[in-house]
Amino acid sequence: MPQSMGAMSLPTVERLSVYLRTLKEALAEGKDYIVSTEIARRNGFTAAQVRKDLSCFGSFGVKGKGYDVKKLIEQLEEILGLNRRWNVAIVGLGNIGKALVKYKGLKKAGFDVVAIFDIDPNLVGKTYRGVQVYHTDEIGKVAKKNDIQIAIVAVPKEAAKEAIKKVIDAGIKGILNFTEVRVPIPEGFFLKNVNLLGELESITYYMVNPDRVCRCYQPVKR
Amino acid sequence: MPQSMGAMSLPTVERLSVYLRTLKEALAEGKDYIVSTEIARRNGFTAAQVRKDLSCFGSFGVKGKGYDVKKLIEQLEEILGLNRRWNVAIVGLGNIGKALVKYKGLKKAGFDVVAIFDIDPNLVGKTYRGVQVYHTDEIGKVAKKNDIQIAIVAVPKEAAKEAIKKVIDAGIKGILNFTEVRVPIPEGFFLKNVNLLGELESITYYMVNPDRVCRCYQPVKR
DNA sequence: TCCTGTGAAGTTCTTCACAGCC
DNA sequence: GGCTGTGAAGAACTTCACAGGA
Repeated sequence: MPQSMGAMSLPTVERLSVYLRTLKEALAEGKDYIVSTEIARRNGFTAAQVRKDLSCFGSFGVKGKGYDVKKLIEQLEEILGLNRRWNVAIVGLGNIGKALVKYKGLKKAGFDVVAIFDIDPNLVGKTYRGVQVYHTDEIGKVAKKNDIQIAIVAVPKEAAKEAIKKVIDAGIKGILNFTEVRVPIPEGFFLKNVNLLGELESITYYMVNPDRVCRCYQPVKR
Repeated sequence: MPQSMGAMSLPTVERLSVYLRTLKEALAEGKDYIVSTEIARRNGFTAAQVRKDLSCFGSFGVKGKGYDVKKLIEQLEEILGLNRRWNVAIVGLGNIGKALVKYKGLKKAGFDVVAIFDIDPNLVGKTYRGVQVYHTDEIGKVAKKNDIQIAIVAVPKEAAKEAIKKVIDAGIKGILNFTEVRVPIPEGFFLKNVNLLGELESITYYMVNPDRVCRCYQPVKR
C-alpha cells in the first residue's frame, strides 16, 4: 500500500479514472504490461504526465518494462474507491433521471441505484425499473435506511436549490449535480457539476473564435 | 466591440457561460447593475477572477457601479457565439440520446436538434419527437443538407470510435462526446468529453480520501 | 466612496531531462 | 536499450493589491 501520499489534484484524479479505463481496455486485449507512452498516446496526454500521476501513490512500474496491467488496475481501483460498491439515489425522475436509472454502465462500474426521489404524486410510491420512488421530502429517512452515499440530482432548475439542500440535510456526502444551478456546500461534502449547456457553449465559443484557442484545447490531442 | 482580444483559456470560457447564467438570473430579478463580488458570491468564485475574466474582452464595467446586466449579457452571448442558432444532431438514440432530444433547455439556449442518427433498423426512417431518424452512414449527406454544426454522440462505447469518425468525416466541427472513449481529432475540430463515470469516480476518490483533498476542490466553495 | 481593470506576485499544474534500475 | 520516477524548469492560472474613474 502507498506509503507517504500527498494530496492529489483534481486534474490528476480525473486522469486516473481515464487511465483505469485504458488499462481495462489493454487487459481485454491480453496485454500484461503497458508503458506510459502507450497510456498517453491512447488518451492524448503526455507520457511524463502519466508517470507523474501514477507516481503519486508509489512505484508500480517496472523500469525498462512498463506497468503491470492487472496490478495497476487493482491499485487504481483502490485509490479511486472502486474496490467496493456504492449506493446511489437519483433525485428527479425526468428525462435524464430515467436515462440514468436505465444506464447499465452505473452498475458495471460499482454504482447501485437503490432509490429514486421525485415530487410527482403519479410517480411516488411506485417503482421505476424495479427501483422504489419516494417523495423528495423523505430523502433523510430513506438515505439512512438504505445507506445512500451518493445522490445524482437531475431535477428542473427551479427545484434544484431545494433538492440539493435536502440531499445535504440527509447527510449524503457525494453529489453529482446535473442542473445548471450552483450551490455552496458544507465541508466534508463533495459536489461536482455536469453542465451540458456549458459544454456546448464552450464548443460554440471555439467555433466562433477559432483564432482564440490558446493551447489547442481539446482534451484529446495528437 | 472588443479591441485587442488575446486568447482565452478554457477555464475562462467555461466560467463565462456560468456568468451568463448568473446575469440572466439577475435580469429576471430586475437588477440593472451587478458587481463582480455578487457574481462571484453566487458561484463560488473570487471577485478578482470575475473581473479578470470579463476584462479579457474590453471594459464593460462601470467603476463604482458594477456591470450593466443587459449589456453584459449581450456581450457574453456574442463572445460565446450565442447570438445565433445552432443546428445539432444527436448520434445514438439510446437512453441518453432520447433524453437529449426531449430536453427543452437545448432549444431555449439556441440549439436546435435537426436530425437523429442511429443504426437500429426499427428507428431509421421514422421520426422521434418530430425529428427525423437517419442511418448513421448518412451523416455526411444529411449534415450537408441540414447544415449541421454540432453533433452530440451518445452511442454505446463499442460503437463510439466509428461514430465519431463518421461525424468528423461529415465535417461537423463541434462534437460533444458522451461516451467514455477518447478519440484524437483533427485541427479545426472541437471535441468535449462528458464523462459521467469519471465524475462519479472523482467523487468516490474524495469520499475515500477526504484527507487528500488539496485545495478544497469543489467547483463551488464558500 | 465604491468598484473596475490590471500589473505583479503567488500558486498550481505540466513538461523537461536525466539518474537509476531492469 | 528501454522505461520509470522525479527534481527542476517552465507554463498556465489565480489572487493580490492598488491606481484611477464614476
